[in-house]
Amino acid sequence: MKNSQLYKGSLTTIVMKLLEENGRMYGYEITQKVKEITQGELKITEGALYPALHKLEADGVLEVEVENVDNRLRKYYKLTEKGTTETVNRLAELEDFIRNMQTLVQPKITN
Amino acid sequence: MKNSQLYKGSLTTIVMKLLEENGRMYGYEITQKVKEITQGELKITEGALYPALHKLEADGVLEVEVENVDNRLRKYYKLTEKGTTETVNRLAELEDFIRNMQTLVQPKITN
DNA sequence: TTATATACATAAAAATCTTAGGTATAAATT
DNA sequence: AATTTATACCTAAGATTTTTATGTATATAA
Repeated sequence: MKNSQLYKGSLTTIVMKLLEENGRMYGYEITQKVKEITQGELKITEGALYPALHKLEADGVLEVEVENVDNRLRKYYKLTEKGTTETVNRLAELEDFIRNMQTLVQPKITN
Repeated sequence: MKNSQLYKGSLTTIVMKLLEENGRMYGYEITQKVKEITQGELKITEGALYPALHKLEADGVLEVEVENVDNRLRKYYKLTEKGTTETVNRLAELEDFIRNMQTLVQPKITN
């Protein structure tokens, strides 16, 4: 996704958080939601998203419900119980990460 | 580095920022400094760091000065002019990244 | 004397993402 | 009517980055 490589490694955390917040979402919806929230700054590519969703499903983090809407296929994903627990951990890690990065980058306070 | 995969993609940004701040550093020193700043939370592995330093040098972002201290080799790295410019961009990207991640993760404010 | 700390390095494998396609339907535009 | 855009899924080759596992060598601490 996007130009900055800082987002590498954050895709699954983003997906899990969105599902925690919204109950269930389908892939395309996730790409649109992220674009909307970040005002176009972050664009999740489908080539990254779909394999990631499949892996999370295979790992028992997500479960899928296939539906047919307007003659088009939709695969709704939601967190499993395991996934919900994992999400809590992930968000704690994200907070630590952000805190650490801010500490590393923070200009020194001059006295 | 570390367990959390969120740090993937942030290594070069961290290195560049530290060099901007400290003028010049050698590899081992960088690993220790990061450990110190993050209070042991983030450990940069040498298997990731040394290839990254070599790549930054090859890309003209860093230049190296080899010195012999206490009969041990040290390779001091510092930012080139190009590297200094790059660092400014990187730090701006990092700020955007952190801001976006916070927006994504931030619990909705209920009215 | 053995382990730990310092200081560099590489190479195979794993993980993740980009890029570049592909299929198909519905709606909007020309 | 025809073409483009939006919706909705998918994969596969290649690039990049990191992990894991080593390797070398000196100095210091236990």
